[in-house]
Amino acid sequence: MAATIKDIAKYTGLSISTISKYLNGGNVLEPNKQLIEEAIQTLDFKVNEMARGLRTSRTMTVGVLIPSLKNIFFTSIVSHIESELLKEGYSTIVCDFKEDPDLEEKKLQFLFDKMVDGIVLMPLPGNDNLIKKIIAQQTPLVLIDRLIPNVDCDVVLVDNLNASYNAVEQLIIRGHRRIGIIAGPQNIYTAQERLKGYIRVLEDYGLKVDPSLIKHGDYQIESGYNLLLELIGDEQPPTAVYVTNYEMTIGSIIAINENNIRIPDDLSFIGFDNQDLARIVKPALSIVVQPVQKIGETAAQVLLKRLKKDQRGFPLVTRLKTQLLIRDSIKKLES
Amino acid sequence: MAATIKDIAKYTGLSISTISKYLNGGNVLEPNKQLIEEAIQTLDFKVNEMARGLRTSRTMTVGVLIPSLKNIFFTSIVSHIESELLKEGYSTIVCDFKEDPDLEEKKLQFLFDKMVDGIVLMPLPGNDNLIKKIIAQQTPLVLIDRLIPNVDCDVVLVDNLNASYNAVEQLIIRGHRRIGIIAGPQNIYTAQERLKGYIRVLEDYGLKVDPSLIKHGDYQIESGYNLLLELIGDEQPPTAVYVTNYEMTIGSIIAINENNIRIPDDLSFIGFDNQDLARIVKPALSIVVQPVQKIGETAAQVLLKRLKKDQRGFPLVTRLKTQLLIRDSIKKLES
DNA sequence: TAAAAAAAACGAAACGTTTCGCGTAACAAG
DNA sequence: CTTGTTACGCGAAACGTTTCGTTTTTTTTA
Repeated sequence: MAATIKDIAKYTGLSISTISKYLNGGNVLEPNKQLIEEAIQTLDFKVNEMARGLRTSRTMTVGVLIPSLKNIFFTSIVSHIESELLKEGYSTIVCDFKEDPDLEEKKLQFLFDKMVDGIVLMPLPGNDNLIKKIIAQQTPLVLIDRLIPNVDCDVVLVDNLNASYNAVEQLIIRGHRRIGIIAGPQNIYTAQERLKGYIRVLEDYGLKVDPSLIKHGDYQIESGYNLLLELIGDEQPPTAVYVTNYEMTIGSIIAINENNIRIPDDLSFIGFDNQDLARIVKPALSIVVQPVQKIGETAAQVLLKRLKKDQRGFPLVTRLKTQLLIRDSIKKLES
Repeated sequence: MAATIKDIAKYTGLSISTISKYLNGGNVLEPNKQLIEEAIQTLDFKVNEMARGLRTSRTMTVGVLIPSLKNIFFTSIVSHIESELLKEGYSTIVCDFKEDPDLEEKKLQFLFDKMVDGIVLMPLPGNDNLIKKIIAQQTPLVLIDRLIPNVDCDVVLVDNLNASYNAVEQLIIRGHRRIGIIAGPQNIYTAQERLKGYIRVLEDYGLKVDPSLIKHGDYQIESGYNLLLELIGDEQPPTAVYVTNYEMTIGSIIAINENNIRIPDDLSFIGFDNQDLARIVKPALSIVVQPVQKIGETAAQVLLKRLKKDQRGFPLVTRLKTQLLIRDSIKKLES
C-alpha cells in the first residue's frame, strides 16, 4: 500500500541506493535532489522504520520508566523528556511500575527486550543488579532523581540536600528554633537527602535535632494531612513546618485551613513543588520549586548524546539547583 | 550478538521455519518442543520484533495521545491502558499535546507515521479531519472522553450528563434552590455534558437556571479558587456548589477553608474525581468519582479487540457510569 | 502390511531498508 | 588527447523474521 523506496527509485529513474543515500543525508546532484523530493511528496513516502531498524538495529525508540503515572511530578518530567526526544525523531515508550520493585524489574526487562535504543529510569532502591545488567549490555541509560552507589551511570539529580538546607535556613534566620519537617519514605533517596539537609542546617546553626519534629510520610495527600496534625498537636508544637513534596503539601494546607491555623502568625510554612498551589493559597506560600522542565530536558539531552555514541564525560552527573521562593508564609520571630 | 532464530535452528537441528512455527503457536512434536524451549533458554533468545514487524507489518506498539501529561486524570487512565496492553505484549507510546490543537495534529501524524498498530486518543474539539483520515487508513482508533458527531469510531465515554444530574439532584432533594456550578471550558465536550446535566435537572425540577450561578473555569486549580470566591461573593450567593473537576475542586477547597466557610453549614459542596482528597477534607466531601480504571481498561480492551481484527459491534460506544459518593458536605435545608 | 491421510518439517522467497565495493562520468591537469 | 582524481550512481548482499508450497515423516485405516 504505502510507497517504498523502490517506488521512489522507479519514479525518479534512480537506483534504490541513491535514494537511500539521499534520505540519509548523502551527496546527490542537485537536479536529482529535486526529483527525489518531488517523488517523496507525490507518493507520500515515509521511511519504513522497521525495515530501517532491522538493518541498523536501531528502533528510534526510548523507554521511560517511572514509579507511578499518578504522580504529577513524575509525569511532568516525562512530558518534557518526550518533547525533547521527539525533536530528534525518537518516540517514547512510557511505563510505570506502580511503586512496586518487582514490577520495576519486569518492565525494565520488557523495555530492554523491546530493544529500545535507550532508557530513562527513576529507580526505586534495590534493583541495582538489573540496572548493572542494562549498563553492561551497552544500552544507554540515564537515571533520574537517584544515585546508585558504585555504579557508573549518567544521572540527573536535584540538589535536594541544599534545597532543604536553604529552605530551613530561612526559617532559622527568621528566628525559628522548633522547626518540623514532613519528610518522605525513609528508603527513598530524595527523601533521605531532603531530610539530611534539614538536619545539617540545624546542626550548623547549633540547634538540637528533636526527633519528635521529624515525621515520615508516604508522599501522599493523606499523610501530609495527618502528619501536620500530629506536629501541631505536639505538646511543644513547632513554630514552622517544612513539607517535602507536592501531595503532602496539599494535605498540610488542608489540615491547616481546617483547623484555622493562621499562616504565618500561628505557624510558618514552606511547601514543595507546585507553584500554582503556592500562589493561590493566602497568604502566598513559600515554596521549594524543582526545575521539572530542566530535569526532563537534561535527561533527554544526555541520553541523546549517548545515542549519538558520544561518550564524553561518562558518567555525567548533573545536579540541578532548586529554586526557593520566599513569600508570605514565614513569620519573623522576635529573638 | 543476540541469538536469532537461526541459532535456535542450529542448536536443535531443526529448520528455521519450524522454530518460527513453534514461536507462533503452531504444532510441533513434543520432543522438539522441549528441545526448542531448551535452546531458547540457553541461548537467551528473544524474537527480534523489528524483523517480525517488517514481515507482518505489525509493530506491537500502540500510541496513546492525551491533552496533557500534567493532568492526573489523564495520566491515571494512561496507566491503566498501559497495564492492560502490556498483558498482550503491546507497548505504549505516550504523547501529550499540551492542550494545543496544532500539536495534537502533529503528534497524531507522528504516531501514524510510526506505524503504531492502534491509537487511543483524547481529542480536543476541531481536529476531526485528521481523525477521519486515521480511520480511513484502517488504523484502529479508540477515542476517550469525547464523541465526534458523524464519525464512526469506537469510543469510551463517561456518562457526564447523568453524573451531573444525579449530583445536583441530591442537592435539590435536600432543599437547595440556588446551586452554583463551576464548569469547565465551554469548548470541551465533557464540560458541556456536565453543564447540560446541571441545567436539565434544574429544569426537570422546575427551578430557574440563573446564569450568574454558572461559572466557567479552565480546569486548573486557580480558577477553582477564583470562581468559588466569585460565587460566594454574589449578592445572592448559592447555598450549594458543584465543582466539575479535580483541580478546580482543590482550588475551591482552599478558597473555602481560607474564608472560613463552614461546610455544610454555610455551603453545601460536591466535588469531582479524587477520592483521597474527598476523604481527608473535614467534613468528608461528597464527590463524583469517575471510573478511571474502567475507562483505561475498556479503551485498551476495545482496541485489543480491533487489533485482533474483530470488528463486531463497530462502532462500539461504551458509556460508563460515574459513582456518586454522598458524605457529609451536604446540608439538608428546611423547606 | 500397504496405502491413504494427516501431521510435521523444510526451503526459499519476501518484507524495505542500509551499506559496501565497484563502475562510470565529469572534470582538471599535464 | 591522455591520465589521474573526484564525485556520483549502481547492484547485490544482508538484517531476522514469516509464509507458502512442497517434501518428508508419522499416524490411521482398510
